[in-house]
Amino acid sequence: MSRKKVKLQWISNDAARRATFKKRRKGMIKKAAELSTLCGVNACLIVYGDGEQQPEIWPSAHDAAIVLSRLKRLPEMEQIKQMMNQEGFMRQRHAKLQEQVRKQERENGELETMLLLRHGLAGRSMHGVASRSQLANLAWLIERKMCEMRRRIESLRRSSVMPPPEAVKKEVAPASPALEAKEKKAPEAATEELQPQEWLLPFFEHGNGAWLDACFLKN
Amino acid sequence: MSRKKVKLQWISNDAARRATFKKRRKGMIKKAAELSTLCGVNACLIVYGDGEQQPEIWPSAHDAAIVLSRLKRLPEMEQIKQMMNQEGFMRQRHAKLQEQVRKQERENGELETMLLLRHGLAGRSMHGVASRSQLANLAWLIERKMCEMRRRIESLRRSSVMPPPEAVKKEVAPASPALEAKEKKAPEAATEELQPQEWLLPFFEHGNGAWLDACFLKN
DNA sequence: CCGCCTATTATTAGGAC
DNA sequence: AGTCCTAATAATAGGCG
Repeated sequence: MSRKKVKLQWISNDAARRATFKKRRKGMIKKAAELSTLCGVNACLIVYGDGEQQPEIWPSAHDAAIVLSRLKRLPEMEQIKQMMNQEGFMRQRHAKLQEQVRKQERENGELETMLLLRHGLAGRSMHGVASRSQLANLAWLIERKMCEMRRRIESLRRSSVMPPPEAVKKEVAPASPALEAKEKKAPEAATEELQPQEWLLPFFEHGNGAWLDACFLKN
Repeated sequence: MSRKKVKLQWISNDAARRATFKKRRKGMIKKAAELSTLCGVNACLIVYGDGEQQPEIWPSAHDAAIVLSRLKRLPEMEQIKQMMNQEGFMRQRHAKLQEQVRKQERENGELETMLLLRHGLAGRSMHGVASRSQLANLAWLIERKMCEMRRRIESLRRSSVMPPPEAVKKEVAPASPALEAKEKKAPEAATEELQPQEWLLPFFEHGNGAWLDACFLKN
């Protein structure tokens, strides 16, 4: 600003920093007062001094409190709404993608399982009660395949194009808390459902060979 | 600043004010950022736009909330002290003005009451126990006059020149919490004392005619 | 640390488009 | 209203006492 153009970085020299701080804080407060006067706007400025416990408050602690209460009065009402507006659209889109992903997953799952059964268990009979070791092996193979698929699905999710925040306007009104909650919970639940060991194994415990045939081997 | 030195007052022209506001707010935020960077201090800036519901917040709503919470954390212990530091001088001055006002009020009160009694009750005897209706009427007249006076006093108070915030430095150290509290309470108490119905009527209930003569009719 | 000074940079008012 | 321009004012870094 003066004899030398100053670099915009922390002034390491202690005395110089303190001097600059005092000058500039004074200047800032003057600017704030001018802005407030010239344009008749409400504003407040809080500057913590270098190491000072008490900040300098403009225009006064009292007026600042008024401004701040006004800011705090609409925190949940507007700020959350704002957040919802920004994330709601994304969430909705995410839920839709999730739905597509699950659908595809089911299709792929059926196809892969079918192929796996065809290749891995060709000629072996699934009728009656199969041996536990054979079925455990099958479960592991299926699980492995599904893990691969889940990795691919996650990759697809990550690479899916998200709408930039600027493009998100207030068009999307939140319908009801219950609905929001349901939509919010959906993506997580989708992942939880896909633990193969959890839902596959029971079928191997009770002799579901006929059912497996009906489901996977019909083609 | 530029082609013309601007007067420090509300810009009446709408477009000019908005333009100035935009430029200066931008400048302020830049200054704030510079100050924060150069001196490594914590600060926040909140500026309500002209008519905007949502203020512009620097550095961000979140960071501002942090700064504000820090301000709120030491609420009664330090903030009151701070308020006292900034407003104490003004309060003191206000209390002095208040004292002058009360003194003048007493003088005016005596004078006006005397005139009222001279004009409204000329020739009627105030000795002995006057009729309740006559005294109630007198009380009402006195009350009305004092209401007028209080209005005038309020007007004087409002028009009294307050010292600008810039002139108030940290020269005034708070002496003790008790003393501060007393000085803070004084201005309000002064107004409360001036309810005529409260303190006038008792005199009409117990036959104070002689006292009234002594007080108001001696001239 | 504080105030004062001044060369220099930064901000901005007013206009033009 | 928004952008660019420019003259003019305002802010201030670095010295000095």
